Amino acid sequence: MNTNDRLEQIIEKFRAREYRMTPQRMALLEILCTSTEHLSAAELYERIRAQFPTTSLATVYKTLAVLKEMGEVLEISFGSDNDSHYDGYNVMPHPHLICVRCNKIVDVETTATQTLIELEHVKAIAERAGYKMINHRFDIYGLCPACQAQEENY
Amino acid sequence: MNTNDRLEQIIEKFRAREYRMTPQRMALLEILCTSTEHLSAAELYERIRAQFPTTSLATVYKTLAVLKEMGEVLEISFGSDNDSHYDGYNVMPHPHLICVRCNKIVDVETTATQTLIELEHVKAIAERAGYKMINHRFDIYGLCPACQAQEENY
DNA sequence: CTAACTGCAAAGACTTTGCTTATCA
DNA sequence: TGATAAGCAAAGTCTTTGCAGTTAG
Repeated sequence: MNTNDRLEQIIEKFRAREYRMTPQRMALLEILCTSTEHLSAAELYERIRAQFPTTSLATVYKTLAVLKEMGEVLEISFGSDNDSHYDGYNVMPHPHLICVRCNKIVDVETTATQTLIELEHVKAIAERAGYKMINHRFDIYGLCPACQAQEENY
Repeated sequence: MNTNDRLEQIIEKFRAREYRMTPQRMALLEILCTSTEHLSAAELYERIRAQFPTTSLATVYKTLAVLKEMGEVLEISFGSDNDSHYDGYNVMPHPHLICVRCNKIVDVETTATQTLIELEHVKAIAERAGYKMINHRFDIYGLCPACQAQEENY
């Protein structure tokens, strides 16, 4: 789905629930629908502030809570990062390599992923438990090259 | 690997690094090596207190930090739970179904998992990026049956 | 108009840090 | 016996909440 359709769809969902579409919310949606990164609340806040200097972090969190409740955004954490990151579903799900020592995160390119995880199979697993799948994540934990080198000292 | 071998291995690693093996740490290790759940720091703390009533949460966190640094425990978060959970690797990796609305988590039985994710393939992906795989996680996000029913109101 | 939203500040929840006393090796 | 760990309390982060003023519909 392209960015504009996605935006329209969400805006429509807001209307249906009689939630209001404010400029601040619009700015957040645009960032979520165009960014291919997993941004934290603070990062989203900084980007919105570029357009709306008076925006507050609390508003960002409140809007994210609404979007989560609507199932339009996914909140995830990596390693032992203290903050959550938000995924607007415009990213093709792909595995992350996460270093358990230094928390370095590397994205795995998706070419191989398609064959690795059979999407239809995953969906079927979810449905068997009565869940309606929206997204999934697949993360691999280990030691990055630098931390492996350090490990040799033991 | 069985529980005792696992324990021995970790104790040996402590010795090699000249870290000390205290009763509190031993208690934590035993819980991590025998529990098949993903326990939070608070839950670990409660279980240790059954044996050592004066133990503090800070000590639990400090020991978990040591174990993380050694790559002997995995810290993960689910949904928008505020607290981290710790996995001592005695659990066969299995997918979780997580409801994005109410955060309900269901474990997927592992029979199907083996065929779903080809472990050797995953390891190879990690190695191609220079990472040494320790563990992985695979989580499916969606709506649980109850939240789907509620969704129909819109 | 008026119910919903914003933005500030204050409160919460979990985790980390500092410091003194205790203890493993 | 000396460096490391425990336990307490205080400080830090990130996130949520309460409330007065503002605004979308």
